[in-house]
Amino acid sequence: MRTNNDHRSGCPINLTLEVVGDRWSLLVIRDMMFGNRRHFRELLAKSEEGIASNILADRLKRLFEQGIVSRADDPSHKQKAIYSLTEKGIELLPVLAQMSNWGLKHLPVSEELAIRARLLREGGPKLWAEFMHELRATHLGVPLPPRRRPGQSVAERLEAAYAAIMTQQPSNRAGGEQA
Amino acid sequence: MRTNNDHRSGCPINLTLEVVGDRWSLLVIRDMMFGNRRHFRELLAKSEEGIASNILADRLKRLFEQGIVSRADDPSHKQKAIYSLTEKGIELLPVLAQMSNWGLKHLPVSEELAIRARLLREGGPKLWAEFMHELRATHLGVPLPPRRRPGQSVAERLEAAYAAIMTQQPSNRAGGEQA
DNA sequence: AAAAACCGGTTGTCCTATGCAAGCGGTTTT
DNA sequence: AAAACCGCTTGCATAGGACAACCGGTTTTT
Repeated sequence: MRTNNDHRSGCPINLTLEVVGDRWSLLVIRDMMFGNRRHFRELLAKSEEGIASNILADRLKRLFEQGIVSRADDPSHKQKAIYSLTEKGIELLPVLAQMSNWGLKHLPVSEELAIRARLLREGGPKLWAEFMHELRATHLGVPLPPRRRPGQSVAERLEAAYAAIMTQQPSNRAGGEQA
Repeated sequence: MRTNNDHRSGCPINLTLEVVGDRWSLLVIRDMMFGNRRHFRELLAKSEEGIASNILADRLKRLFEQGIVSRADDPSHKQKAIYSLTEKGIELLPVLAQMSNWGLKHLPVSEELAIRARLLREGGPKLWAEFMHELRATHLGVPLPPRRRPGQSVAERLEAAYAAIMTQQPSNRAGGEQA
């Protein structure tokens, strides 16, 4: 059933849209990537957009079937499942980064969330690659490469930037900015 | 109504998904970009995936309202409308390019469509920028920059690559390839 | 030991979005 | 004068998403 060739077309963009071209899949992946949400309830409750539990369950199942996330039992809790990104999932980062860039420039992004988008934009593909290495460490258990890193990890820098703005007044919205 | 702030969240990725996060919008944009489809019937009939006319009409309306495409009367035909990409629309190219990359690597892309994806991948952001300049010329009427170009335009190269493979046997499908 | 909270989901219901085929009034081509 | 073409619209059936309530089991708190 799943291995059927019932695709609308063999175009790479279309095939990608058939997998993640809906309103929720990429948000789940975003939360796993940038928010390090690894449990069902975490993804459910801390979702900025308020995903419904049946939708989340369905998306996790589909992403699992597509080999984009993996699922493992949490040894510390018999009922807990740990969701991880696979290499295939990690490699969606450039797609998310470009969407983030475009949204930052053209849509009314809230200030507290814009800061991370700017960091990602300024860092460019080099920063993305560094972050992907970190994701391979946290999600795949791959040891980090030698890394002659100047300071914190990318994850820490993103977190710090977000925390910094959140100490100030919340919900300061801005329109799309010009590069 | 349309200017309401009724967004699920101010996250740039979410906002982008609210605009183009469905199964058709980006395909319409893709066809306008890479296929130079500018008329309704063209987008309808030459759609690789077979979009329905009501969906196409709805998407064009929404993309117009979002400022991603513009609409003009065709002087040669009273009933014809010419759809063009705006700057905002043209700047979706990097998003499409990354999706193309990801699909090429991880999904069963058909060989005849893979060739263009590879060209886009090999060219990288530099080629994307060049193509975006061409799009500004054809869609916005902006004259092309000086351009010290080595050979054909990007559009011509993409077209030539596609034509080359289409002279051979059709529907030769391949699985995802490794970078 | 009992109660409460938490675990990953499932079920049912309602509503919207999508898919499909047919058709519309008008314009242009044959 | 007929046929083809123009950008859509309409009606209908199905698929997907939103919402709330709930499930059996596990762990933590009292």
